Amino acid sequence: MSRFALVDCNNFYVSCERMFNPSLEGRPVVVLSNNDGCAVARSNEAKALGIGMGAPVFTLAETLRRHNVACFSSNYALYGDMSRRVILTLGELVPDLEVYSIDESFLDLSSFREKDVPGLCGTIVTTVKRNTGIPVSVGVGPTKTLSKVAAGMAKKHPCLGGVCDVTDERWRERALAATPVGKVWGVGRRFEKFLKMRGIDTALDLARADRVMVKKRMGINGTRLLDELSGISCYPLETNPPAQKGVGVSRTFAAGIDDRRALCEALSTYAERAAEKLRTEELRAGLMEVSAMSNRFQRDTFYYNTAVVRFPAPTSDASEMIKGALSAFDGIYRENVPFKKLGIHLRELSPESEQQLLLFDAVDRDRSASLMKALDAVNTAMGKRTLGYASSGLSEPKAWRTRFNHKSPSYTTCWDDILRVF
DNA sequence: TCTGGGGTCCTAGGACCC
DNA sequence: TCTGGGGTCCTAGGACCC
Repeated sequence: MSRFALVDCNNFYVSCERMFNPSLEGRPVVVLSNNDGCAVARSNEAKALGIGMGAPVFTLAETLRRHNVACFSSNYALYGDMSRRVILTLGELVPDLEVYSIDESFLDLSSFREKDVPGLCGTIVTTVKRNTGIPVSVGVGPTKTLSKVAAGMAKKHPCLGGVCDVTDERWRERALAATPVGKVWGVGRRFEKFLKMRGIDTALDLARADRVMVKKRMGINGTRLLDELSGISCYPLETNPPAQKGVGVSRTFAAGIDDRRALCEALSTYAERAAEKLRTEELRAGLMEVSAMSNRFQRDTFYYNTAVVRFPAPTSDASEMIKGALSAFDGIYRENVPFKKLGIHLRELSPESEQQLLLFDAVDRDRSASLMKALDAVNTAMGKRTLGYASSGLSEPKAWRTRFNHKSPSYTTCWDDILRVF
């Protein structure tokens, strides 16, 4: 029988902040989204105050002040590096690993003897904590979905020591009965509402629900979900993740912007960034979609539009991307609309190695490739945006700049920010 | 005043073809 | 008077994940 483990970092972003700032232990801590807009990670103390996932900061002002909650802007450099360290540690402990997200990895434990599993899981918890400072929960079960349920149990009940195994039928039933249906992997807000209306409140109810009804409303993933909850594995471990399908860069502005020049600067910056992402993945894009919207919370005046550009040949050249983005934006820009968010999405990605040559190409591909190589080399060696395009704006400060008013130092990725011990 | 970003997959419906 | 069926491809929208 298959056996999976899910290793889930506890309150990951908060744990990263605490690792370099131990005075945060025991204090309520939240980490905010871009623009310091929403709470996207909360310490247990913050959760206990009723601060919900994704809660807008302006609705929390009173709670944050009254309970002296520590707030941090997202520090992606720090979290990305800490995630890498956790994954490295896991890789030393188990052979088969699927990195599922920045703070979760699935492990295939099928090759381990049953009696060795508890010891291994305990070792994972202590080793990751010792090597990285990050506390993790480990859930074990015969399917990925059940290992997620188990990890939820491990997190909720500290008495379990961070590990919960639901391989055994009786434990599985208890865990499923204690898991609200909305917490099940694959059940989002809509499906939760639908299921609850039919009296399906827990994961156990769902496991026993009518298959036809679930198939009809939730599609093929619904029946897979029922199988997974019953111990029939539908999702194997993906050790070699499939190629990425798209690349996106989008940002919300702190306030609405109608100045065309500023908007073009922002869009140009996103195009540069998107092209850079492509190049690090050694990919090229055949198509770009530019999107622009006003404040989506003002429904009566809401404006949203997209425009698509097809490149003559797949490309990752920044200047081609910028030109494409700005010309597409021409078609969707509206005067006097306060734009709140612009974005660029690249699709139809293909590996650099599979490049098709055009018979009549307006772009000198060799020249472009060496220019991008030089650009990336400078920015890697000397810091992001040391070298960039004038169309992305030269003057500071920029009205469209994302707000990060509470950012901690990049302790592990920036020499100037390295922790000093006196 | 203030409410993120980056992804994936599935499905239904229309266009088109034979 | 009377007007099929099946397959493929594409896209938009909706659902989900962290």
